[in-house]
Amino acid sequence: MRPPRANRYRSAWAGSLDAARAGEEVRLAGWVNRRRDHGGLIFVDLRDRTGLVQLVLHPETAPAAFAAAEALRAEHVVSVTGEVVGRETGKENPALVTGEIEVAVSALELLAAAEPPPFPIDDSAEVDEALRLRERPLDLRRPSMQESLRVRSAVSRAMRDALYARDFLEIETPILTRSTPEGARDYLVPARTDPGAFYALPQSPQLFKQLLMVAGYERYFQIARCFRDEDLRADRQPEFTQLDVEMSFVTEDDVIELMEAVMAAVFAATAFPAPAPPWPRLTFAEAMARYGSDKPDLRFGLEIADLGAALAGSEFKVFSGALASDGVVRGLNAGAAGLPRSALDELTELAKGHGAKGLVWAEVQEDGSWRSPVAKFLSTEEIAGVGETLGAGPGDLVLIVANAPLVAGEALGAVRLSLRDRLGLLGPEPGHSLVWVTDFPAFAWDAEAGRFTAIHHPFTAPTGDLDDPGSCLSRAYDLALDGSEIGGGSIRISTPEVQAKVFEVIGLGAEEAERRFGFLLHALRYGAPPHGGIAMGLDRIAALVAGRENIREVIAFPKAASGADPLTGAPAPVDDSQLRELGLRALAPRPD
RNA sequence: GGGGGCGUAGCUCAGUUGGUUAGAGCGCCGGCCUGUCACGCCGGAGGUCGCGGGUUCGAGUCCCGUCGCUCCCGCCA
Repeated sequence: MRPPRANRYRSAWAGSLDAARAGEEVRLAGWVNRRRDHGGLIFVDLRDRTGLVQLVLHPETAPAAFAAAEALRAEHVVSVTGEVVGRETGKENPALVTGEIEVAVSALELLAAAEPPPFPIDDSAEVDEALRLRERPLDLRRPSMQESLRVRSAVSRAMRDALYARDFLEIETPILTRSTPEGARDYLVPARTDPGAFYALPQSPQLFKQLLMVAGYERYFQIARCFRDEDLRADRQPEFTQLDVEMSFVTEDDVIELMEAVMAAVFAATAFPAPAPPWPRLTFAEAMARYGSDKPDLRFGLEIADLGAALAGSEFKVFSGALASDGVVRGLNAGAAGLPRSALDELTELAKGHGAKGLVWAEVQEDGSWRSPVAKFLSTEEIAGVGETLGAGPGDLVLIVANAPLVAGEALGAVRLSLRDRLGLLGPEPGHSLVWVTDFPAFAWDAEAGRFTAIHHPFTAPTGDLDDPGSCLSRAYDLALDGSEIGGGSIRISTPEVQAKVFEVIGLGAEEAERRFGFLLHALRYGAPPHGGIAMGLDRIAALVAGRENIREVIAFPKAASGADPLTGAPAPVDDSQLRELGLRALAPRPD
């Protein structure tokens, strides 16, 4: 790292010093990481953004600096002048990048004292997260957080560089915009200039980027903040960041290939050992059938197989009933699991939690027969057929679900992931998997609402007959990394007729569609190019690349799981005068 | 909205079957120390056992409620 231009306090970075600079006089500035006072000799580890260097203070050569150093405490801020000196043989510290040298201090200025920090500014303890978030400025001093935010910065830089190199324009879109309630709950901002009316914070720049395509910009991107007022998770914050991309005159392949190049650049920049593109593509139907997930983890096998053929004539009502009513019987071979009965019960509960009526288990015996609660209902041929389909031999555990295709898929998908963790199927060096999932269904029937809803969003181009919405697919694609969805996009609808028809399919009357999305329909009438794009979850990508368990670890100032910000205390009440100005009144006192 | 886990010193934790004055390491304060780098040695301070109620002769420990943090389901076009 190059030293910065000299300033009043510092001429060199602590972490940049090495034996080549021995004899040089430098000025350093930073925090006291640790002080070791030997009475007649004081060592101070000075920390700045780049690392640590040991300062040494001698009472004879620099009595004033020595006296000042006696009063130093952890996290005091100092500026020092001194000479870089090579350490004598045997006095080096191989654990320190700068361990070949130290700085013999001639002058020391205390820039700021510090109270003792409430937790150690290192990575030695797993400190309670509530405290960490309340004391975030101190938490962010810790090496692991510095590393996290460096990784995040490297991710967004690699994205920007890759897209600028391909003639993309970075364009900002509004944060104060219009509510389009169709997806998540909106965050609303009352409008002072129009009492009773509200702005909404964007759930994504979706419509604006489409309008930019209509406007002829052809290649747009933005690292955009998005807002969704829904409950949090380890991988969900109420405000989050996505790499938002849109292109004109493209097909699915163009967007996918572009994003493979961008993500490969991200992985290269962060030394993340991802496989090189192109990455495999599965249709949604395939992904659900083989892995029971629309974001499959391909780092391990345990594929799900269809047992319909092997069980076609079965007398067992659970199987025959499912097969007779457009359902499926699917199963997987958990291998020589040796799972205790309690684990099987837990897996059964897991499957039930995902809609299955139960989970059939069977252990294949030496002679090929099954030890299973359902063995007596199945013929020898059926048992043999299932074994053959699943490649299950003696000692293997077979797990089977019979239900509607999506339910059976999701239940077995959950069982598959649970087995991954229970059986340690990833191994010590699991590597990484990336996979595109394509050809999603376009619409899902919402029984409660009595209408179809768009599975991706209502601007996604459908394929098939819109008069039979349930059969339509969409030109959408998601990217999954190690079983996490990290991005998704689609080719969009670019004609007003199709867009209007899709609004109709999802039960949006022409009048309401005009009121909410009139500006889009209107723009589409003036010559919209075929266009499509994608949005990549920057927080999730940064967390996965940095090896962090949750996205709060790669966000400088995240919200807690309650949605509150422990640092600032937001959300917080406001003065009545502020409410009056906005034409608002609280319906009830805040319940405390 | 629902379910699980956690909450003891500034931090990380231990605390047996409900039983004497609630402990350890680190940190903090004072003293000593000229080659340490998690410096060392000696001494000291520091507790609303999250909060409220209950059971009991007696509660950190058992019960009920509640708050906070967290994970999951719902939700997230």
